[in-house]
Amino acid sequence: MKLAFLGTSTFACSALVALAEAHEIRLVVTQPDRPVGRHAELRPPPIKEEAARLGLAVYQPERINTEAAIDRLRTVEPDVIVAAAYGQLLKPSVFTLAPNGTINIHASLLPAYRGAAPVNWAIIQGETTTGITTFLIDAGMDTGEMLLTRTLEIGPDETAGQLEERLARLGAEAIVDTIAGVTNGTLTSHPQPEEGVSLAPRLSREDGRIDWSSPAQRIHDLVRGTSPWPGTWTLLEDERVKIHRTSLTDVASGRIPPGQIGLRETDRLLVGTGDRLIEVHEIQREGRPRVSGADFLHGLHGSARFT
RNA sequence: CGCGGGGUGGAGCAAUCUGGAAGCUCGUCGGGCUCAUAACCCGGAGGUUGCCGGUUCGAAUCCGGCCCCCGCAA
Repeated sequence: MKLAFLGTSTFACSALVALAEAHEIRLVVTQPDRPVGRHAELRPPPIKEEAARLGLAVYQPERINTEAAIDRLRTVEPDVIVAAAYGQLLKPSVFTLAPNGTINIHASLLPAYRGAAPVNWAIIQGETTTGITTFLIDAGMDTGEMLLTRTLEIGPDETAGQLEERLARLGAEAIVDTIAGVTNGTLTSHPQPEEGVSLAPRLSREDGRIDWSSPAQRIHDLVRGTSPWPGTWTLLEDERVKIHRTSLTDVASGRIPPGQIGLRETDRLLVGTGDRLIEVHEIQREGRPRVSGADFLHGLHGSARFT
């Protein structure tokens, strides 16, 4: 099949590689290079570099829904368009352009977690199962008819970054199978269930603020679900401190109030929550590299309570 | 030139504003206590305070330049 691929982040890379083996990818569409980092250096999206390795043509329109961009897509005469973590909503004139439509690889079991950050939100909400859904893009946000689903167990300490990596590989398999199924007629689409809809909007840094009065499990899920980005943070006096990695304990907080650091003599950074103590393994103060819980305690002089 | 914090014995930090004998919590080495110990007590080793230059009787501290790390914003 001749196809066009729309994608931007690393999540889409596995799929691009897998598709390139089985099909003729005539054009890779990705976001323009963006200024990133402390000095705002221009950086190409991961998909652009992957496409370069594969020797594929790359197109980086500022907006995909313009006539110029649509013309460019049309000239490659794709049989089907595949989209994965592209970053722009498609107008009908784009997703109906190819005879077989536009298939999206979404990292959740639709209709749950529609939106930009399904992997993060699944973990934050404490899910133990998630998966991949391929579906035909329509005018809504991840609302199109479903083609194929694959499920995956979420590990109890797994981070969003780790889970996304596994989902990317699963997504690559799923999209290859989906296209095969659509091509030979063994796979047909069906509407999403009306029950079980939920949204997974893009995360902001504010979403990473820790509420120490929550149960330890919820805090742990937030830390995992926002790792590596945007991460969680809390206040120590007026200083912003990032919490990178935690684990649960079965010790009740008891007299230790939420956010309070307890049991310092053990060299473990144990913090009170709404129910049990939570252990912090990696933590980072403003302007400093991340350190272990023990090292953090060694350098701690004044206050010993997070808020 | 987007805003800002930081580089101090092996680790994490203090002292920097208000120049004047480099400190704390650990680690490490030796000794002691103990049935024993990751606990406790005593003692020791280990630093050209990121690099270069300047000011000064004297610089971790003040001034200038360079290198590296990080937070925010995007």
